Amino acid sequence: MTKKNRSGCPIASGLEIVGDRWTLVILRDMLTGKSKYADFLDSPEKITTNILASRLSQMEENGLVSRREYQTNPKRYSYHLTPKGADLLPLVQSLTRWSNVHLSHTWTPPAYFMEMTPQQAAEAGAKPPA
Amino acid sequence: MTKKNRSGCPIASGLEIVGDRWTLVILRDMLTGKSKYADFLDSPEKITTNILASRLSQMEENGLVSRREYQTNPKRYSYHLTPKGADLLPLVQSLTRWSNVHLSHTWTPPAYFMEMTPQQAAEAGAKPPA
DNA sequence: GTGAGTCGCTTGCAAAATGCAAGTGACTTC
DNA sequence: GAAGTCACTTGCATTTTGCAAGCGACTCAC
Repeated sequence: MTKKNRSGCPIASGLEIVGDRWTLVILRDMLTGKSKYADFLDSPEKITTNILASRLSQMEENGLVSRREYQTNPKRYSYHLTPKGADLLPLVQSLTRWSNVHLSHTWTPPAYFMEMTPQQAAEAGAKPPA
Repeated sequence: MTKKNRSGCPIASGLEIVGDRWTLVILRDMLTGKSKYADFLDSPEKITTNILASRLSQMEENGLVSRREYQTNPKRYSYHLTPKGADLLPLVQSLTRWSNVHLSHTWTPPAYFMEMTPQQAAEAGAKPPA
């Protein structure tokens, strides 16, 4: 996330938002229904707390997620995909398909995940935490 | 490219290969017919020489590109997409589509680019430099 | 009602990646 | 033979990442 707007190229510009090691794995978690801080920490990739916090705030800045206070006292927030964030689903599905073909030892996700539409993902993301 | 294989998740694993700011822009250039070192340096994003060199060798390690000596004395190499690399085309197209919808000031690529297939890309990548 | 535990972060610091500029070797061209 | 070009490499400053510990605001057990 260093130098911004190197060019008007959609690939270079898009990578400024999703071109790092963590953003899309958090997005994956949201696509599969996770919404709270502890949920994201639980994932097998073991993201550290500082990176998670900084990625979540960047994602919010970039309009991919919205934060909702789901309890006061103490204040707790849950994170949900915006339509802009949910629209990254096809990208995530492309990456998944590529990895499943070309990288050994990657697990294939459930069919519902590969067949989901961004609309469905946005609706799931808009739901209050279970 | 720090810690490898955080999990068997296809998304996390795929990001270890393409989850950085430069790999996909070099790939984009190859998809549009570039193959030589100087060609890549020419792109509007102005990648620096050290990063380009390190990305190209990583991409070779990861099997996305192959290097071909196109002249001896002095030895010069051109870089070409392998089928594995060309198969990233749908991912690049997804990212392009997303950026065009959600990021202002991104230019839309020519139609042929969005309609290309990985097979066509691999053939173009396999061609000797023009 | 106090001491341990949980949750969602923040802080400090070391290690790695990135960016910039300059340099280098093997030529080609004037 | 001096000046360029091409494909890198090297050195060093800056930025990002990763790890571990800390911290405030609670809840819950006893």
